[in-house]
Amino acid sequence: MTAPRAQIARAEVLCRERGVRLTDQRRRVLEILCAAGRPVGAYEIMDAMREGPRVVAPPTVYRALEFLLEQGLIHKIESLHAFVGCDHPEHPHSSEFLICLECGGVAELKDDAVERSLESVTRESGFRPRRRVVEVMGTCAQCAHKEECARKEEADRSPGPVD
Amino acid sequence: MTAPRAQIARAEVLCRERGVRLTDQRRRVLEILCAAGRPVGAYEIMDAMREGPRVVAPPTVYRALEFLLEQGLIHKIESLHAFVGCDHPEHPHSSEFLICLECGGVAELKDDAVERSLESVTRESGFRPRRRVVEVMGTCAQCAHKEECARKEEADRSPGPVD
DNA sequence: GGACGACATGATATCTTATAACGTGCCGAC
DNA sequence: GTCGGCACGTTATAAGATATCATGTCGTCC
Repeated sequence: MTAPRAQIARAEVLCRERGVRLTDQRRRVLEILCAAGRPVGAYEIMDAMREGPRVVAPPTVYRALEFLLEQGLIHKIESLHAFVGCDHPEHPHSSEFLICLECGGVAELKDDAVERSLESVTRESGFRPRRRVVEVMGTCAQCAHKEECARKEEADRSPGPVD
Repeated sequence: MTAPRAQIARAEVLCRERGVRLTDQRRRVLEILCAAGRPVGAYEIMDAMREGPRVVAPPTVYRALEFLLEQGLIHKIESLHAFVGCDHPEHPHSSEFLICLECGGVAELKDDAVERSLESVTRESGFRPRRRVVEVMGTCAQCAHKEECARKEEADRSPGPVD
């Protein structure tokens, strides 16, 4: 993951280059997402914004999100109805996400093999792809490790038939 | 796509084999999905069920959907908040979907290359996958063809600089 | 500098999707 | 016959997203 600061700074530069405006509201939403470092729902973002100077309504948040999505500065995780800051917004792309069901963490992948195979299988069927959603739910390495340890401890305390 | 009839029949057999109950409500939901042959939202299903003998409330529909999902008889299309009948429910699986933004149609893929590459990239990072969501939005072959034709006609009527 | 237009935001209402919580009825096992 | 598990009914509400119209802000062109 990238440092939140750096992410905002890059966004500033990109927007200037592209001639689009990273307004206060939009920057605020991006900051919240980057600071969280995990998927955050639109209404949670809204709540976080209430902490700031003024109260905002859903459309405000969704408009900011729409802008950030268009600019490739954030991604939407469809299966969670939530959003995350993009790790490498420099070039437009779709990404693959690994979503941990235990800790709620999300890792953004960029894997050529996956993308190539998806590309080829879609084209084969005459399909013209525009946007890809690739989300794998499961258990991340950290949480898998923790589980492992817990199970081992359990076994040590009461040795016997396992599972 | 498989004939709706056949899909229901297979579901009957599978449920019997597995010792689970394909009740009237559940069969009805499955029928509606299979007959539609396209993604259908939960509330649309509910409306369709109102045509039948009795009125149903959202929880009823969602419970039936949950059961059918567990049994692998249907899939959820996350990016559409909608459900489709599964083309080959015999063996449990995740699938890839091609979603046409023009006609709303959905094709279910089962591509080894995509699955293998996803599998390997997730395992590499120590991630233990449980469920995959792979959805490609774009234009299907049919709609792409139609568009092509329309554009050609346009060009014929008013020949000049294109786009 | 004032009028205009484009874009961004504010505010209210509403729609869509999904689930919580609790009650009732059916049916098989013991 | 009663007990327990499962499916379904019912009501309410949470959570996510958008439509609509009003207001504000800012640069540009005259």
